[in-house]
Amino acid sequence: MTGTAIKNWQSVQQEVLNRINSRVWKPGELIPNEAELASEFGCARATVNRALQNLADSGLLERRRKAGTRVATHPVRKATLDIPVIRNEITGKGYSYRYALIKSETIVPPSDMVARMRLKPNEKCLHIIGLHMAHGEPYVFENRWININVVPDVFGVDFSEQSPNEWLVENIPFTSGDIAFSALTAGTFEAGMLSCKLGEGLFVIDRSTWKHEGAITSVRLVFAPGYRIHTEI
Amino acid sequence: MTGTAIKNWQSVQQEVLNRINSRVWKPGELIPNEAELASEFGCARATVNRALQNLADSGLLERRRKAGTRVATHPVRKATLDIPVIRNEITGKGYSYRYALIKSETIVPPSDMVARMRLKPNEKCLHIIGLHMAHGEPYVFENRWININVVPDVFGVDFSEQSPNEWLVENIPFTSGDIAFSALTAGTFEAGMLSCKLGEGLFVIDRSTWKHEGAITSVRLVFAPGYRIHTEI
DNA sequence: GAGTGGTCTAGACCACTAA
DNA sequence: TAGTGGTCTAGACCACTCG
Repeated sequence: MTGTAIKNWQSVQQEVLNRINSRVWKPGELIPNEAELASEFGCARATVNRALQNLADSGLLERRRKAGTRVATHPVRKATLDIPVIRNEITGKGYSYRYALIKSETIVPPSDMVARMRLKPNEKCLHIIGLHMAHGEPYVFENRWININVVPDVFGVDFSEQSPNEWLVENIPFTSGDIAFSALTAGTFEAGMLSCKLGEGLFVIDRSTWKHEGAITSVRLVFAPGYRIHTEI
Repeated sequence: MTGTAIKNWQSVQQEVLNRINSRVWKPGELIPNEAELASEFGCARATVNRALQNLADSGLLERRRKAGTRVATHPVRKATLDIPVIRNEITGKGYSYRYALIKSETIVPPSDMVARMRLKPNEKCLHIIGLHMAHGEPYVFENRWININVVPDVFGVDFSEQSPNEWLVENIPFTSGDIAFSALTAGTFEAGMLSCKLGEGLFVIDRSTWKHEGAITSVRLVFAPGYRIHTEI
């Protein structure tokens, strides 16, 4: 006997996981269809469906109508990262938070940024550079461009009080966005901002957000040495 | 009138998104309960539930029993990253793939690795260093420790033919794992492996996988300069 | 205690797609 | 064309938690 009753979708999922891990169902193999599993487990098909769909979302199963459900051979694992507001990320670690505005200007962005934000030629943007500090130490520096046509309200905001990161999150909802993680070699500018050595490897996040085809903002976050993002899989 | 009929959970989700983005429902605000929305949209409560649950998973709504559903004030955005097998990542970009085994030895790991994998003192591990190449160029180098007590089968494998990355994914299912992203400054070893300049900033992934409290493997992947991970949010 | 979301059920129909 | 997963429904009960 199984020992524990199978009555909810979590236990169905657990039982399916067990069969995958113990090789009862091998990679690439077809597993019984939802109706059969439902009758075996003594639950409704919808319950089995919920469990299998969840596992398919995590990449462990591959499902196709008519073809059935298979155990994935090369499971493409999915890692989910939380992207918090920087203030919360810092205070959440138990450090004090401080933000310093370094520069604020309204200028025409460099060509790579014009391309990325799909701006018109010679269209000006608000360019803001700021530094987030944890416990008085530089934590991450923020190099941001804001599309003033999409977000005209920015001119009424005092970004020496509140970082653009927070103001945008609270006030400008976005419909889509993209994010990239990479590494960068510290030049004189980065080293000066983060008070680290020249040539040090730094972690970088590039993020752009959009509101119905119009770029709201594009930002580069360069983190102080030692920063890491961690998650479970 | 809404124009489009609301009959399935996707359209319910879209309509809710619209109301959030257009500030009909403001951040922090309580939205109507599932039963009310169901009757407004003319669908079953389960359909509304599916839509709202999905939005709560993405961090846009906060739901609590009895307290109801609120629009998140500081939405903790979630980014989902695919972690493919390295061969597939490279061939998926249209490059040819090649793997070279650099070193394979059975030794006692350094103390930080003993701690991370929760090994017994003086317990030996299989230590494998290899290089994955794309289009003949170094792409990422893999520094891996494998727990031979949990995975005794590794001794029957020829890791000059198949990278441990692939072999483990195909043969050793894991029950949990963790992954971390960071940056590193290239030392002589890294620069030599990846044929890049000394002191260059490199992207790093550290990953460990577990099988019921026993560490299977712990690996550090150091990527060649220019590598980036990208995803939508 | 009462109101809310979380889930299960049994049945139904639909959408996709392999054969 | 037939078999599979995807989804909707109406109703029910439960679990949690706020007041």
